[in-house]
Amino acid sequence: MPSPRKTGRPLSFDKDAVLNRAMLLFWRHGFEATSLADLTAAMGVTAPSIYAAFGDKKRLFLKAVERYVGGPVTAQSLIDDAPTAREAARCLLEASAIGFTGADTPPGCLLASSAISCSVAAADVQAALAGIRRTIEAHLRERIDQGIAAGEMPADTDAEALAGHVMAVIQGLSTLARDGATRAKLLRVASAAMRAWPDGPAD
Amino acid sequence: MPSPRKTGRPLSFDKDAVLNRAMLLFWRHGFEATSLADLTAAMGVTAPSIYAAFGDKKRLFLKAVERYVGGPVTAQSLIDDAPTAREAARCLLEASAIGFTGADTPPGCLLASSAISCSVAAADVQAALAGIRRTIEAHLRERIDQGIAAGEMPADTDAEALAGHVMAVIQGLSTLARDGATRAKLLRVASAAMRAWPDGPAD
DNA sequence: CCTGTTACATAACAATTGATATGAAAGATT
DNA sequence: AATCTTTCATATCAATTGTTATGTAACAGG
Repeated sequence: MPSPRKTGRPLSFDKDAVLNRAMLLFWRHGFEATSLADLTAAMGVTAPSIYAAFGDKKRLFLKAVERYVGGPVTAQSLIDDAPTAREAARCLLEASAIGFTGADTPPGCLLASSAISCSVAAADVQAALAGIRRTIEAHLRERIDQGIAAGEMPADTDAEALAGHVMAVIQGLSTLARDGATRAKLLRVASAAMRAWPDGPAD
Repeated sequence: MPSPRKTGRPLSFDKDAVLNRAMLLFWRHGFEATSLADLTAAMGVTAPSIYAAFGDKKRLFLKAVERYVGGPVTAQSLIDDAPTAREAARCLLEASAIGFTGADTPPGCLLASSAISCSVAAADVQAALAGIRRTIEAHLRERIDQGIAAGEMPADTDAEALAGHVMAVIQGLSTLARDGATRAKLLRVASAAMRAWPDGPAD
């Protein structure tokens, strides 16, 4: 960004705070089910201001997604900072169980629920989320491959299936949370899923 | 039903075949993203005929769901017919992996993808699907409890977490299929998930 | 051949969808 | 204070949403 602001009428709202409210709405109701009327009501900003500040609805959604995945602790950082591939998977699952049952956030995962099924007009945003999911899965898979190479797990371990399993459970945790499951249950499910890991029990 | 038909102009379309096309549309695009215009085009039936034959859009969707879950082999029957709880879980996962990657059906699961996120106006159909999911999970959980009582698994087995894990993986398999995963991969993921089961390896 | 009943196609309904045109207002710079 | 740039609020746009009124057509029973 060249300069924060120079001339003209200043923005009357906090752009980040407003984007955060939009994210919460998309998180709860998904991309297509969230209307501009819903957004203007929740954001406290009129439609023309939204379009001036964020572009059209798709761009606003994608920026909300960026905000969602771009927090201080990301899936990538969790994977990278874990001492072993197994710990990476465990942290990922635990963080999901906790993040999907926040007290002041919608249940479930924005990436897993906001654009699962949509019209052909929104196929591109669906594909964008699918790309993020695949990127996380590929990253985890690489971490597993490293673990195999490091001797953490048997050489014949199916890294792709293992990464896919973790991703599948995360998606499923999102739906369970959305269906009303408690954080305690999600943590137990995550723990049960970790029993699928090669070498030893859950904890 | 008292009688199949008595008087008046007969239906010009096969009700079951038309409902099947509606189901496929809902399966692929979900409840809210499937418009009446989409339905009339795919079903080859005008809107008034749809309303006369099936009621409004919600009732049509719920009948499509009935058709989806009411096939010859249901989740319930898979669970009941399995010799052990472990086999019930394995069959459920395998059938999901296969059913979510059919050549002439949309990828994923209708129950898992067609009403994950929706507007408040469709909260009831969302709740209806959640109820079906919970029913399946409860049924599996009971089967696991029976297995524990029969000595198939350790007495301290967490049946709820185990059932939740299977359900979570099924939901996740749906998303993986939707994101383009092949049947072979889904089967390997299902196999990996079964390693979480108490007692012994996958197969 | 009537008559009653049902389903048909056409057209239209109010409401909502995402997205703008328009002119007034607010601040910085000169 | 005059000017410039940007944002504001109001109103509105065409298009689509789910749904239905209306008149005609098709079949069964008398």
